[in-house]
Amino acid sequence: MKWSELNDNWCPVARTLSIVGDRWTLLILRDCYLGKTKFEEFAASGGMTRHLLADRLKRLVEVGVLERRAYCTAPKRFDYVLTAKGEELRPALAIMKEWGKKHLPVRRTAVEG
Amino acid sequence: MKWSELNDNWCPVARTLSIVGDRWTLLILRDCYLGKTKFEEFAASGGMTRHLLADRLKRLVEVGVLERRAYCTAPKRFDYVLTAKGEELRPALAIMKEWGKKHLPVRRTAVEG
DNA sequence: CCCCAGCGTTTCTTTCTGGAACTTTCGTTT
DNA sequence: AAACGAAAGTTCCAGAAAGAAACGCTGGGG
Repeated sequence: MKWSELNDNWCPVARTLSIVGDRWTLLILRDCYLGKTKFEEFAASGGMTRHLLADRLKRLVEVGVLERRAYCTAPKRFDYVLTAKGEELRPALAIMKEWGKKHLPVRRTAVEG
Repeated sequence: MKWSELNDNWCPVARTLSIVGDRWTLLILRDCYLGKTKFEEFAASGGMTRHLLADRLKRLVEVGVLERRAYCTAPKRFDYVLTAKGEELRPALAIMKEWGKKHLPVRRTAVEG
């Protein structure tokens, strides 16, 4: 089986991963949950290259996890907002957040308190 | 930021994804939750190549999500079982499973009763 | 007109992935 | 005893994807 065929896999987990299972998509969703909507906001988030960001956003819009809205017509500007479908993945990210906090403390001797 | 630096990211989601955020790792975990333990079982699961499987298993053991046990000494055989740490990611997969079932129906008129 | 901000696209190089054969270690068959 | 087969990886190479950074386009301001 190739990755590109996962979307027809018998397993619903595999089908979900065919959308969000790559290296950057869940990180984009995290930014969405944090309230980011604009291309430059995602780009500034220190994540992937603009190239990949554009690609992933397009894909997320295609599958209906995000919606691309024109928030400004004069200088055609778009932002990306979560759909209901996209919101439903939030709990999965929340679990990963708790898991990371619990099991993966930052190694750099941080000055947390 | 490069992918390899995510493990020190300020965001716990990013740190979690530095481990499970690649194309195949969550699929391996799914197999674990389904009760698979042996290399050949994972390999037969129609997932990645043996090359990647070996790599991902090694990584999951390194970070303590799986444990590599010798289940047979004579012809040195190993299997991989979930640790408590690994079990704690199960809910995230469960959410993805429900999400996939709800939003990504299989297109081939499947008979999964 | 030139510069700036916002939103991508293009180009080039490096790294990763996919597929299959190969290795190693025993246990079994002939 | 040599061949065979299973389990668990490793190695090799071509092709796909990712990374870096500059370029393109649109409209506003000075």
